[in-house]
Amino acid sequence: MGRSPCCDKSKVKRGPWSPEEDTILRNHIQNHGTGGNWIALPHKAGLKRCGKSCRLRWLNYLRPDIKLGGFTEEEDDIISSLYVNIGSRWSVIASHLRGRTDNDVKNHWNTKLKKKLSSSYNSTTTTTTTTATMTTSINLMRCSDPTTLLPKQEADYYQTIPKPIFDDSMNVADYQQPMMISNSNDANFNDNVSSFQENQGSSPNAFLMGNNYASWRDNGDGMTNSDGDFLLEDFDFRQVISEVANFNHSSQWF
DNA sequence: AACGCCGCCAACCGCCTGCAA
DNA sequence: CTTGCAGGCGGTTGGCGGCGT
Repeated sequence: MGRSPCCDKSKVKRGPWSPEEDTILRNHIQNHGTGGNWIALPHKAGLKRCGKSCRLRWLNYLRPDIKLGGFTEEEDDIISSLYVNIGSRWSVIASHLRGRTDNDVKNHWNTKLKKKLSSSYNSTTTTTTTTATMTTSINLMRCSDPTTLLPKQEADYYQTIPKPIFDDSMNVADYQQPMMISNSNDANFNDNVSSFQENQGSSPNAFLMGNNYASWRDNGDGMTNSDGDFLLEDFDFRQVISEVANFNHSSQWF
């Protein structure tokens, strides 16, 4: 036996909302709140709509703090990084973007970001790029099929791999802040980077912390530390990517 | 101008979860 | 502990507008 529907679909209006309906819903919520009961709200407000439909309309469109307009490069970066790490948990991803809804983020991913990231993976021929593109490329390095973005199951698998952390003071790079700028003035950090170099023969500019993230800064001209000093003026990000990918699959670093 | 295709996005559907009775 | 309900969530759909032919 299936679940009973939340409302009688033959008695409620469906489809696009009219400006009048928007006004009624907005005024009712602003004057009375939701009352903690979306199912009863349309009746109280005088709307012939399903409670779920009212909730969706309010959350995704009428809420006063909704951010309209296109997504910024920074938002794209956050979305793609989070997607690779936690999968299609749109509400969680949206919670990291002020004024964006899960529906917004989901639509943006499905219509634009997915294609954008796939194309950036297929064109790794430049030697300098933006941080967003570099993050994307690293994420896609983990895919067995380059045309397919990381599914949640695989993302979950990578979450189970032990992750190296340089020291407590640097353990601030988590999925909420994926593009941490490295603290290269930290003595421990420099020691660890040196150790990393000696053990692996790799560039000090690529490393991981907390949740699988490479940490660096790219101002478009090269990589810098947190003070803006150049670490490497002419780096090849493809090398960085491969180092990070190798590093990511190891649990024997420090 | 008419038509078809395609991308975007608002809205719906149905499952899952949490909670109260 | 079980049951039923409402909210929350992610997947999917369908209408609309822009664009090319």
